[in-house]
Amino acid sequence: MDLQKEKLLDGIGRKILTALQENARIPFSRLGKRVGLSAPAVAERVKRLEAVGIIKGYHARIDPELMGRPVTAFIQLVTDTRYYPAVKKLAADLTEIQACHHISGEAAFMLQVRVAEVADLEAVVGRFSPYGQTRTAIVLSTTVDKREMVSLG
Amino acid sequence: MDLQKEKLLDGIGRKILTALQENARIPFSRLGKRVGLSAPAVAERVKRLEAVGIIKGYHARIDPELMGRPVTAFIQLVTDTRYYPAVKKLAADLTEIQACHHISGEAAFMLQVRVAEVADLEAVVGRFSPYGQTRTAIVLSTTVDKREMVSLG
DNA sequence: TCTGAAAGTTTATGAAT
DNA sequence: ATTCATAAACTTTCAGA
Repeated sequence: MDLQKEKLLDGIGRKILTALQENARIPFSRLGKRVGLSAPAVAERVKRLEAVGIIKGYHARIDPELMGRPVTAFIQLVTDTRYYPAVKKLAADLTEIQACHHISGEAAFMLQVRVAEVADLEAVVGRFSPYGQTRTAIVLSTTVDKREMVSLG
Repeated sequence: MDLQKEKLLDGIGRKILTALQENARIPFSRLGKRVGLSAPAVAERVKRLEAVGIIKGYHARIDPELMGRPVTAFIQLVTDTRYYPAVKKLAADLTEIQACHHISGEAAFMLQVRVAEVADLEAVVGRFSPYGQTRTAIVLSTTVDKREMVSLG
């Protein structure tokens, strides 16, 4: 399983991953030309990259602003160990929560939130404040967003 | 442009977006069956969703752990207005930086970082510390990650 | 991994709603 | 203006090598 992985991540494999991160819908025929392989060969490679779990999925990226969710914020939560399960469950259940990380440091959780208006943050914060102290930072602008790009140095 | 947008986001449009967020490589024929349209009709819809900018792209999701970048961290940077341009440029240039947000509150920037080892964080922090005071939180576990899913309530 | 053929998908066209 | 049905072009998949 690990030997396979090594073989898959040669120059061609990394080129394949780079191309599919840029455009998940590129036809195998064009992808093959780009990486120097025939279409069936590249299809086989991609299937194996999926099988070993390196490629976890293919997703359309939607503009959140056009979908009516323009506001992003981070909420940090200082809380006690006994509330961890409840916090995790709440984060999983709320559609406004984009990500929930358990982190080192004073705050136990870092939540990433997306809402329609700044005012909506109040309601989200209100759901977590019973478990501890919250600190909210509203995102004013995002200058870098490579989160779906894993760099393949 | 805005009237078009409204039409595109009817029940069928939202179903299309949901399906493409789950699986960007679903064939139009199957997508059509799922949303109750013929393959050419659904292809036409998708093309228009791309044209108005609602669909911004299609991307393969890669497992960062299997690619040798298992460590995520958040770095907050308390800094002065005059350093903003330099910080933004540095964040854009470093491959370790996944996201750079300008935020409200004491810290001006929230950086999301991905590295191979905890020790590598030191080097990244070192690049930003000339501009101000940093506060680093290492991600111990991620319990929710819906960042690429825009909820279409 | 490749070539070549079979199956399936996308795209273009013209008609129907 | 949008959708559908059909056909042509292309892509994927399955052989055999």
